[in-house]
Amino acid sequence: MSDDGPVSDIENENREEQGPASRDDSEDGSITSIEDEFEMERVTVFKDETLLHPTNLVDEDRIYGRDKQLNSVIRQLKPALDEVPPKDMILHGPSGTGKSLIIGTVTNKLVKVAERRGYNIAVVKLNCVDIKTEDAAVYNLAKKLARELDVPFDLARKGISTNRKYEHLYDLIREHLDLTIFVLDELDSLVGGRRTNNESPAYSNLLYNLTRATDIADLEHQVTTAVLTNDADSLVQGLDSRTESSFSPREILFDDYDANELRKILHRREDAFRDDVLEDDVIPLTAAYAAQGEGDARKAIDLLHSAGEIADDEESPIVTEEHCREAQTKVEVEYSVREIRNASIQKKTLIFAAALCDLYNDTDIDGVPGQIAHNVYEKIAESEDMDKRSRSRTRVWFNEYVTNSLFTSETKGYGRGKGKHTHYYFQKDPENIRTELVNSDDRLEDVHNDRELFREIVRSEYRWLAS
DNA sequence: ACTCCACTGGAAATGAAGGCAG
DNA sequence: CTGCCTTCATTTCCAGTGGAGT
Repeated sequence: MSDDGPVSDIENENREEQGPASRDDSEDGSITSIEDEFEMERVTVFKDETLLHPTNLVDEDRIYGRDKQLNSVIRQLKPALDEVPPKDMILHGPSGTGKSLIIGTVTNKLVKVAERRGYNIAVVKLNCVDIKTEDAAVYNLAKKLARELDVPFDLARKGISTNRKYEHLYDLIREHLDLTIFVLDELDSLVGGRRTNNESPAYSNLLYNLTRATDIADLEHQVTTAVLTNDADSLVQGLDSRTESSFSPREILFDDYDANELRKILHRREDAFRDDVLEDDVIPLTAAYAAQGEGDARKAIDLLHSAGEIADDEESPIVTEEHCREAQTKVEVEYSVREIRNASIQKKTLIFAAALCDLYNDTDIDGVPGQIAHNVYEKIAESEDMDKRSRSRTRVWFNEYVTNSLFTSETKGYGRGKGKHTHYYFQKDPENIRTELVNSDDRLEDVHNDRELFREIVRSEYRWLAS
């Protein structure tokens, strides 16, 4: 790649050449007037930014490279229009390969066509990432369905058995609909609520109840499910035999995009930008960056979006390669801190403690032993006068983050008087994570300002274990 | 080879928040 | 109001483990 010099020269040139709104803060850095600022036309490289919004469903002609999958899904759902219940589906493949895009677009159209024929179909989509138990899943499905149907929803969240929540859900279907399609995104993360290891995961029960609704609740084949997952094999493995016999889905595989396909995908969203604001290399470069990862189209689009935003921030009239490079690092950081951002303060504190452990450790112990992280967590909680959770609780949190792949873990024995420890290894840059956490909460910022103290706390914990 | 200790991991218990029926 | 139900987050309890010391 070329060095920075010429690139920034070009940038400056362009800015002076076109810069219609070169702001009047030149003289002494003061802004002329706030009203003037508002009156001034907004400078942006975007024409229709919503095209780059990740959850926004786009027209079918913007879908690229998924013809096979698109046709399978259509073929699968088509019988619904002849009042023949469609079979269940499982769409699997890595994230950002178009699973929810395809199912979303196809079901949208299906509902429209069905409406014209006077046939009532509802689609209820549930992302299971933040849902912990079967009970919560049923509750949310019922709530979403009620909203979809525009009927009042008066089901209590607690104090009512899961069975009754199912009944409520089935009642809604029975009363209002000919067919309901449940789209269960990332279903494999719905494992919680297990009492013992012998019991099957929550999603197994959920699938059982949804697929057997016809028998259980006397519905007439009015329910079909579409499961979206990264890993179909492990999901199917978690099913108990009962569910396995009632849930026999048609599998549709979504594989990675290569750089070439990503480029085409991005070109189809090009009109999110004004004409001619994208430098020629921007799209190929963005596609290449995204292809280096997992061929994730969502990430590619995020990168392009972010490059545009950076250009706007700099009030640059065009999007340059340099903006792409900046976007690359920005999005990388963004992705690594995302699951932490809306964690509770308790969890944040624990992750923060773990990050401090990783960063301050000066022994040759690898990773972060859970017990040490917990001790540091307690110290932080004490110094900020916060509630503390027990070791067994923080262990559960650690394990959650292992399944989220923020950490990997490994246990090591330290022998007499030291016990065995589970070590957690950051899979994302702990420095970024610390920065994110420091900015997100005042209490953690306090701790950060007191870093000498906590550095010593971390070190003495490690030294004890290392000696 | 055996001992012993602190930690692990999983089950059971507890408690909070909420709801229902009589 | 009372008694009994639900879910869910959390704590308490305890057998199991791994490897340094003896």
